[in-house]
Amino acid sequence: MTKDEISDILENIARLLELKGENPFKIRAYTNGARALDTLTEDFDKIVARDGLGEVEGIGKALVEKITTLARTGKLEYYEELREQFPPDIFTLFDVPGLGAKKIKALYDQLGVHSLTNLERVCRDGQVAALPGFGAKTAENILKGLEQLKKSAGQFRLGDISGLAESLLDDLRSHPRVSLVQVAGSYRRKKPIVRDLDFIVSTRHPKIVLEDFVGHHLVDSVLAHGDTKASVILKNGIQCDIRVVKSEEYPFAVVYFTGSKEHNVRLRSRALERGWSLNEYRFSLAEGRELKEPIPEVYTEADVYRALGLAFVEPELREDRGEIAAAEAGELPQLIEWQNLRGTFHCHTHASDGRASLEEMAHAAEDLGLQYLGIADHSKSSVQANGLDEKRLLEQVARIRELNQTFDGFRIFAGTECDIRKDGSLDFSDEILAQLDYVVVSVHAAFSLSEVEMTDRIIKAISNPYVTMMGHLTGRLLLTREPYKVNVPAIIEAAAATGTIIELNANPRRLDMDWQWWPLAKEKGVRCSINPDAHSTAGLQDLIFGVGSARKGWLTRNDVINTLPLGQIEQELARKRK
DNA sequence: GCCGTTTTCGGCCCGACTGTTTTCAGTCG
Repeated sequence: MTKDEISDILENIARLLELKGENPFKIRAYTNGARALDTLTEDFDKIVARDGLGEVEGIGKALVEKITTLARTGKLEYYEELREQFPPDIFTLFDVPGLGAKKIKALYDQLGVHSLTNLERVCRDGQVAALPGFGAKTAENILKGLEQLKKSAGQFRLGDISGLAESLLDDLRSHPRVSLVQVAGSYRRKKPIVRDLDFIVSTRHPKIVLEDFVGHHLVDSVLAHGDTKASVILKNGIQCDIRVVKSEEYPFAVVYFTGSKEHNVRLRSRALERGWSLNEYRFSLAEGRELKEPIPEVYTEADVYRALGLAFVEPELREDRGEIAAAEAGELPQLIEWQNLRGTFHCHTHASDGRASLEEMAHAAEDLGLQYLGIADHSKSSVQANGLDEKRLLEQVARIRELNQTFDGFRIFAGTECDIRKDGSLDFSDEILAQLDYVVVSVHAAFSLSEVEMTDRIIKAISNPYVTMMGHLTGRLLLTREPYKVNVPAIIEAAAATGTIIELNANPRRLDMDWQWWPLAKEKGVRCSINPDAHSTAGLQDLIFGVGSARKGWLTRNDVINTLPLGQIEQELARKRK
């Protein structure tokens, strides 16, 4: 059984224990165990093979045994026994906003509710309202939650809501009663998928600000509206929370609501070591603790970190992936910034499935302040995308060479997004590839190979000396298509061994390779190229999402080849061929 | 169930809002 499957089972155990009303800390131990598995960077199978699970923080003796049993046999008696006590689809009820374990248990015990369908029925026919501890409002809210669940499944791509988030941010910023405002949460941490938007506002007029916010023209419905916070659903279906604080509380609230939860837990325990309690408002004396150091003055977010003996941690890094230790040691990376980009690769034109001409794409890139643009139209196997054959490709190369004569301080690099065929061979011969400035290779068909076959296929492709970089490594389309099965660490190893660059596809539907893998790639010495996979001039602006993911993956400008200026980038592209 | 320079027992983050209650439980983040 794989690591991900086992992690899901630990989550399920936690929920079943919740339904049984078990000790909350025991429940948390299972949740923590699942998370510990999710964040492993070393090969899970290898850890199991060498009995190394016990060294992982959050996995103790009992979990080692259960995880090992699952990994080796695919079964766990303890889990089976728990599962038998509840109907199999009871897990779906946890997805309904407003429903937790206690209510689900009451609904199940007293009304036999075990699925979304019969939950809806008992809400409508008045049975829920009649239960002790429930009422008409609760029934109504559950129905609303069911509606919300059907509508959006509650998840949004970062790129799809950034326009909305920035416009709300602008409106709050220009509100006459608002002094400071920050968008926090997973949006600020640049997670590829976000569930909601969080705004933190400092003001002396909380009532007015909250009233104006819930009345904003983008708001569809109001979930909660109190003295210091409000929750609304926006017209596109995303939930949006706003917290209003005093200016002296603002830095604490921003830290707290930027998260992640795990990062915050680390910060709080550091505070406790000093005898302070940390919450979303302030440092205070921790009850029953000895005050080791006086509580310092805090005016900014950086002050909060400084007080805890830490360098400022960029929001993208706040995922409890070693950033606290690095901040303590003063070893946090200087993360790449948008302004560091000097050019980009993997862009399409109307020769294949893009919408703009070579000239239009080049001008758009120049307007963004870039010095070069790498074209990579599809190759002949991608018939659906009007892929280029050898003749059309070489014509395009000639056209690019001509165009380059007309530029001053700007250059187009001629390339291709060459299909990796099912057997790992490429769509063009080495003789053709040798005439290009660079080559991206990607998988566009035969997604359903086994993990071993897919991994071998890709490694064979990137072993070709003319292949400069690997495009969208897992083929995922966020919220639409699962990644194909591939052994990412093995590809990273192969990329390191062959000197192949791995693309960070900046298209917000892809963001592939995922941020979680970049620290490993960096450690192995694999370099990154942030590419927009642009199919129009506007698509070039997706680079900003790529920069966000690169930052989240701890990358600096030195890790990303397209921060190199014209004059140096050519050598980087030629390096592998030599 | 996990963890440990307060170390093998006894902690484990905590505040806001809602709805159902007459002082609090459940949920959420």
